[in-house]
Amino acid sequence: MLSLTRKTDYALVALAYLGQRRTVGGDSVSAREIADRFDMPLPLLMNILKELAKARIVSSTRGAAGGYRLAMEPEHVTLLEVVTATEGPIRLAQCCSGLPIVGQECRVADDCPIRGPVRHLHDRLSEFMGRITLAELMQGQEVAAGV
Amino acid sequence: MLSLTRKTDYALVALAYLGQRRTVGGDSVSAREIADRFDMPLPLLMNILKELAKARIVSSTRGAAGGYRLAMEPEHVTLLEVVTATEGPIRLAQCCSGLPIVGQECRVADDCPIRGPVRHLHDRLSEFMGRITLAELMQGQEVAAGV
DNA sequence: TGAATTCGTACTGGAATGGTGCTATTATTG
DNA sequence: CAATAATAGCACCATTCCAGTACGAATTCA
Repeated sequence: MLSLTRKTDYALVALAYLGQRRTVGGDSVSAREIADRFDMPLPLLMNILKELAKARIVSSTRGAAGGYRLAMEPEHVTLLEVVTATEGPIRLAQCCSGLPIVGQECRVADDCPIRGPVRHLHDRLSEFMGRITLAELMQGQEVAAGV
Repeated sequence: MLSLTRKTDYALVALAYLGQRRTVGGDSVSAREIADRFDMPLPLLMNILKELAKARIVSSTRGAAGGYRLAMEPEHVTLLEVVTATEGPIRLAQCCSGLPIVGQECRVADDCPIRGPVRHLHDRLSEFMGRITLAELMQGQEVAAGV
């Protein structure tokens, strides 16, 4: 349906909170605190934060008083990275990703009259999302123009 | 997963074919012909064309020698219209559509720190897709810049 | 030791997607 | 008029994906 998943929504909210609470070097914030603050289901948020940690967007410390913090300055976290971490690589259509197609091949395949343009569209969209930063999302400022 | 559905893929291919075969005033092209030409599942394509007809993107004539043709010049068919017809209204996040939210409300709701920016993002995306035309997709030319 | 936390992995219910089937209606053709 | 070819409008099914849950292990601090 061309939408972001709720996981990405939660991820963005959590990241915005982390960025606001303290920047890169600061204290850790526990998943529980974030979940309480925004009324998110805790186990789900934990899964999401794990994925963000795997993608090196946040860094984590275990144990009591542990938690998460941004691994980068908000200016360097892009929407593309976040979406990729929570939803996997984006692909406007199956044929867009350079990666091997796992499921069934596109039936239209090499005869496809719109493959080129759709790929181009996909590239523009990726590039656009790669230019949106967490800092912009946090500040509520106008996002950069141009896809 | 931020992707177009396969229905939209098929729709675009079919529309490009219709536009190429003959423009607005011309003969009808049957669903069967398109399905054969691109090796698509016929019943599915028929459903898709029905939806496109409901959205007034194509017009149809019944009966033998009937079929579909573009209801508008390719320059006036936008990607947004096609996607909306096949997938329903786009919404980057639930809170983006002005429409009433059907399922469960967003739990973050009015406390959401990123709602504003995400809505703005959504608007930009819609506007962008509203500027991509079928003519551009057919010609394989560079799509218009700017989201 | 115990409490609080992340890590890894696996599972589940519900919704959406991809695809099919059937019947009615409309139009052309012989 | 009858047969055929096509769309229209349903209703339906299977599989996949999403959202959320569960649980045990590892880690850190008090």
